[in-house]
Amino acid sequence: MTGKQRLPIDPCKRPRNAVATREAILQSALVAFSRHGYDGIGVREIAQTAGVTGVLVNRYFGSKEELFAAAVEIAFADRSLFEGDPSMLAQGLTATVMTKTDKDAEPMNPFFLLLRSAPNPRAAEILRDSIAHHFERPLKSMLRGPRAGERAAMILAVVMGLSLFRRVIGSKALADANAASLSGDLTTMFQRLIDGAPGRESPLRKKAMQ
Amino acid sequence: MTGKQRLPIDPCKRPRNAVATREAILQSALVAFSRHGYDGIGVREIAQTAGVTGVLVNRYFGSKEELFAAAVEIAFADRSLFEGDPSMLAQGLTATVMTKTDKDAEPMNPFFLLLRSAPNPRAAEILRDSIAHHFERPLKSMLRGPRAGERAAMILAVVMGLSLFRRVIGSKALADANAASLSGDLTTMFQRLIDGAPGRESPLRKKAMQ
DNA sequence: GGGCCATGTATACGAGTGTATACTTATTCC
DNA sequence: GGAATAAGTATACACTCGTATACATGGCCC
Repeated sequence: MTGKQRLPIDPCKRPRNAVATREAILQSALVAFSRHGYDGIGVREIAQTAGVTGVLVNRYFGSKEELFAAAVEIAFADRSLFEGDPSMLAQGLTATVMTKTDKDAEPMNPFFLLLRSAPNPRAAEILRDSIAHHFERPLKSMLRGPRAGERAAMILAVVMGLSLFRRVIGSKALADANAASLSGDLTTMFQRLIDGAPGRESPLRKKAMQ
Repeated sequence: MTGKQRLPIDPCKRPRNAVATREAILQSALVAFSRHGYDGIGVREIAQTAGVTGVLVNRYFGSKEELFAAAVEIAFADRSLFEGDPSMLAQGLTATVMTKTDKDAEPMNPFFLLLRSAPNPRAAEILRDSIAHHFERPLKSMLRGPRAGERAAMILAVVMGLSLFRRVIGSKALADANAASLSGDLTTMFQRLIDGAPGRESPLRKKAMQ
C-alpha cells in the first residue's frame, strides 16, 4: 500500500546543524518581529521562514517571549552610533531617521522592533530593559551638560517619533519629504539637544553659544 | 429537574435602548483600544465592559474593524488645540505631552490609540486617514512659512515620540523628569517648528526672524 | 392587554495561537 | 557498519479570536 505521502518542506535543505538552525530562527524572528510586531507574527511562520517547524522555536528558545528577548538583544547590539565621534552624532541620528526604506525590506532597524511591539505589555518590558541598556545609557554618557539623561531620552523620543511617522503610520508629508531640506532642520534640532538645548529658563546659555 | 441556571450579567441593568448601548460600546472601545491597542483587546471584553455581549458589537458596528474606525473618529474629534490662538499652540502641545498620567486611567488621549494600534496594518490605515484629516491638516493650516506640511508632521512626530517614550515604553528618565525643567526646552522646540525652524541651508531667514 | 419587533443572549463554528508529547531520521562515534 | 544520540517533524491540546445563526424577551403601539 502507498500509505501516507510525505511532502518535505525543502528537498535540498541544509544539513542538520543546531547552531545554524538556531541562528536562522533568530534572524527570521528579528525580521518578522520588526515587520509585524510581537503580536503580529506567529512562531510557526517565523520558523517556516527559517525552514523548520514551529516546535523548534520552543526547543531552542523556550518560548516565544524568550525568542523575542533574544531578537531584541541582537537588534540593539549595534551601538556604533554611540561609540564614534560625538561630533558626528547629530548627522548619524538624522541618517538613521531619514534613510530611505524600501517599504518592505527594512528588517534590521531596531526602531521598528520597538514601535511595532511596544503595545504588548510583555514585549514592552523586554524592550524597556534593552533600551535603557543599549541606547539611553551610552547616549547619556556621550552628552555633556545638565540633565543628560532627560536629553538622551528626548533624542531617542524624537528619533522614534519620526520613524513612527515616516514608516509605520506613513504620513505622506514626511514620507514624501525632500530628504535634503528636512535633514538640515533635523540635524540642527539634534545638535541642540546634544549640546544642551537652552530652555526658556536659561536664556544666558543661549546667547553664550551663538 | 433544575435545568440550566441563568446568571444574568447585571441584575439591575439599564433598560433596553439601542443608541445608549451603542454609545456604551463605543466608549468602552475607545478606552480599551487606547489602553491595549487594536490587537490587544477582544470584542467580547469590550462588550462586557459596556454591559452587553460581544455579538452586539457586530450587530451595531458590523465588525471589529469598523468599531475601531468609529472609536478613532471620536478620539480625534477634539481639535481644540488647533482652533485657538496660534501663539498658545506650543504650550498646548507641551501640555499634551507632559500631562501627568495615572499610569492606568488615561483613556482619552488619542495618541495612545495611535501608538498602540499602529502595528496592525488595517488599524494603521484607518489611523493614517484620521490623522491626516483631524491633525495634520488643521495643524498645517495654522503654520506660516515654507514647508508647512513637513513641519506639521514633524511636530506631531515629536509629540508622538515623547508620548511613546513617556507612557508606552516608559523610559524612566522621561517619566521621572522634572516637568518644569523639561517643559521649557520642549516649548522652545515646538515654537521653533511652529515659526519655521531655520535649517542649516537657510541662515538668512534665521537672522531675519530674530 | 396582547401581539410584535427591536434588543439582547446563548451557542457554535472555523481558524489561529503557543506549547507539550510522541515519533522519525540523519549524523556521529566506536 | 551498526547502535546511540542529536535534530527535526507530526500530531494534538487547550485556548482565544471574530463572527454567524438561532433563540429569548422586554418595551411600545393599537
